[in-house]
Amino acid sequence: MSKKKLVLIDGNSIAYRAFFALPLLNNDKGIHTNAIYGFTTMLMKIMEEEKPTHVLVAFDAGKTTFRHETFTEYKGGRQKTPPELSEQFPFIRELLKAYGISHYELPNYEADDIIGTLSKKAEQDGFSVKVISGDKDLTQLASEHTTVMITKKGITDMEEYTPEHIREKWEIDVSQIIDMKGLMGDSSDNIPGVPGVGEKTAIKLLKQFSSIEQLLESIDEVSGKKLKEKLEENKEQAVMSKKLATIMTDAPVEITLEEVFYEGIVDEELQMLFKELGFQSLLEKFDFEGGALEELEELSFIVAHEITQEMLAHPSALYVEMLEENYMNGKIIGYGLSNQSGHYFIPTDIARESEGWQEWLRDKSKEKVVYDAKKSIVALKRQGLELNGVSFDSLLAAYIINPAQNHEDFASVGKEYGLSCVQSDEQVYGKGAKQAVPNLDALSEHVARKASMLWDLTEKLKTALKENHQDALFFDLELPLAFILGEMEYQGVKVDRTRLTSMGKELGGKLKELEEKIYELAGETFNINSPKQLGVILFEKLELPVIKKTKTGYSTSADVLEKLQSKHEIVKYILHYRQLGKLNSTYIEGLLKVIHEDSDKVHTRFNQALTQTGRLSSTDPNLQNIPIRLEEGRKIRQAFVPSKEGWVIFAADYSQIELRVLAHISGDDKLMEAFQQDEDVHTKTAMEVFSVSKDDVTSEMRRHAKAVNFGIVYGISDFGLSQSLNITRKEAGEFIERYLDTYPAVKEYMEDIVVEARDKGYVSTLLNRRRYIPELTSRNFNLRSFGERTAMNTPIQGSAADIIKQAMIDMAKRLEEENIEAKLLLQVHDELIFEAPQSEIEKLKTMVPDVMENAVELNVPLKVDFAFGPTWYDAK
DNA sequence: CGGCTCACGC
DNA sequence: GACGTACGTGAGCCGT
Repeated sequence: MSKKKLVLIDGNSIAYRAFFALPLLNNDKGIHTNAIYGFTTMLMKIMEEEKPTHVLVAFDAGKTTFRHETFTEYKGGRQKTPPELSEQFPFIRELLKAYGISHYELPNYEADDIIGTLSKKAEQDGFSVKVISGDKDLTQLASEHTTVMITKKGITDMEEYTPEHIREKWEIDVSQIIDMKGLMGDSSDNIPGVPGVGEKTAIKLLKQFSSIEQLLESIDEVSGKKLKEKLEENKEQAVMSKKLATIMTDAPVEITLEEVFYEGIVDEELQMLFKELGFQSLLEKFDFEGGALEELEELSFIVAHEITQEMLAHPSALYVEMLEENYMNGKIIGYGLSNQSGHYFIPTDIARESEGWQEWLRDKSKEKVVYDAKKSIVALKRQGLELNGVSFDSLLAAYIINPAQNHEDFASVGKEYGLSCVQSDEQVYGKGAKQAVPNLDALSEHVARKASMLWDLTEKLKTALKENHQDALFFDLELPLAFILGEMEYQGVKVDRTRLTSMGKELGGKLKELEEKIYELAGETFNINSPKQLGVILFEKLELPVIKKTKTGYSTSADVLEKLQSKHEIVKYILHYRQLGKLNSTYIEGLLKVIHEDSDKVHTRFNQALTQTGRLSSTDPNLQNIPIRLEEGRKIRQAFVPSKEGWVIFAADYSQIELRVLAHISGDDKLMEAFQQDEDVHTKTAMEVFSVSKDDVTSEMRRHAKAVNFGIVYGISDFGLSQSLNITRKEAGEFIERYLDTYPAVKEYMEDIVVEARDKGYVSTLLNRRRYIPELTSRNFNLRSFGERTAMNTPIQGSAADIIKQAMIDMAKRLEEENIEAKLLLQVHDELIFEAPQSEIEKLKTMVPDVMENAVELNVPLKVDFAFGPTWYDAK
């Protein structure tokens, strides 16, 4: 028999936690549901992860408990439970019932005491126990057989407290937690403790005296006059506080462990409850027996056996359906079509045989609205079919309206706009290894539904774009750009396979040598690629000092290793091994894997609807992170070559585009001056910040100034800056302050934009791209700070993204107008990479900077540098 | 298969 | 004083 496992949940604590962690959600009947929702997600996660045999949720029963006899003010000063939360408790009990989970409460005792009592009992009966709560007090129950999970942030993110973890974290024994609490007190429970003693002091005292009782006996040995006095004055209070903080393990609990056996979910009840509460996402997530999900409204559609003229109406909604996400390799499995004549599913073989269909696709005058224009066009082009007349892309429109939404799945996008007649792709096709095309009936219905919903969605999106004044951003920027990106992807980049292979061989040899050297110095062989094994070697066997720890062990990151270089010879070999290993696995082997056999080209896909700032991203392969900073890595670029004989690679990049954007939007005189006079902005910043003349700027000063500029551009915090410069956080904070004093209008911009963002809920870029920042109203300091940095940074990064996108569109136009053969291949955030016949280089040398520099007009000039050569490496 | 750590670019 | 700190993609490891 498998081991018995008991999960004990502190019901009140989790409900409170969920209530305050989530915004006040309402269902359609006006009932608040946030605590119920949070409780449910927590429960789902726990049940899935722990798969317990027994479960109990304990609740507090009423206001007074035995603890009030000891201390009448216990839990005094606590705010009343908000009615918005109270009203949710009956539903939580219903939820538990539907889940087949028992709950229990005991007059005069708290949930803690029930949990404490049952956990001890269960331990004796051979259970392993998990306790779930939001209250750290419960950690006192941790033992060899009991793990206590405390919610960290939100409600599903938990920290596991085992006795070992407690020793590591607080450097005290589990048994001393109550002493710690007795000394510190707890303001939320109104436990007084000893005034002036916090966590730090409590731990220090306990390390010396081990318990409150022993401490009070040997009170003369306490160092620090003040502290001693306080302790003496509050002797009784400390002892009482400890008593209050102690969880009972022998409360008169009447429920038995047999009774809390987990029965399993009652599907119907849970489904009904979710429906009543309006938990759409959970209804889907849940694999209800029989799959009897919410019934979709009926849709009559036709599976086309031939293509008729009537079907080819316009405008039409066209959904090009593929199974694989990578449309460079995947196949089209059918088309959904929806227009005034009806809704259709068109199987690929029917489409392939129809001249009329292909002609219709090609016809510019036949308007089509699609979901993911670029994907549709490229996928068809790979089949030799042309798609023209795309007048709307609901993927891009939805992204523009709210980039934070997940746009992977069409059904979920529809749902956001109140449309729900399509199942999620995962429901229809499954996922992972189990992914497959279903039978024709299911497939055709799914795809026809998509086309139908696409039509309705388009109307809604057009309205929303207009309301937001984002029509221009969509019609003049993103949609035209999609066509250009499609061309770039289809075109691909030629890769010199032999070159890569030989670099790989060379790397392999060097890696072998390094590996042997490392094993020799370590005195044993191990997996250098495993941070865990490497940590053991460095910090246990070789006893190097531990500089940083991660959640799971020692950190072995590059910045840590750099600090250890002087301590042991092995470190530099490991750093080098890492560097070469990365090159080999990601850039040599990884790249070789995605080269198309027939053409020797790689065809990256640019995701145009993903980043929160408006930048593009690149996958399969990612060509936006090819090494450049270190020479060894930079050589990878030698493998990227023009696709034709006599052609060259031409690369043009914006110089300091983000800082120029910042100068523009802040209107800061000094910063604008730097660019108007085309000065080195980092040196200029160093001059201003350190108040020295140009000749007195040291390389150290410039490096610091550069890091601050970098930090401003990427919206990093003082902590981030301190990390990158290896200085203290305080110093980093001072740097930022001095920077802002130097550029007062920048400071003003930073302050104003946060206020504006809080008022409006979002920030905007130059071309009216939006990013909503709900974090700004968070009560959590970190989240709020993150929101503030986002508010400052997004207009800068996002506007830069707007500008280069505009430049790409202008560039494509110029290339076509002037009949230039050169082709745009890649965009890497602030640079454009072309391939071109040698004969066109002279022309490009003036045209490309001209177009890029004039994509938009700012209060400061934009500046573009360029270079060209036989490989990407040489275009520097 | 998913989470974690690490490393590359801007 | 704690909190956990730019955005992406991808590789390998490791526990499930």
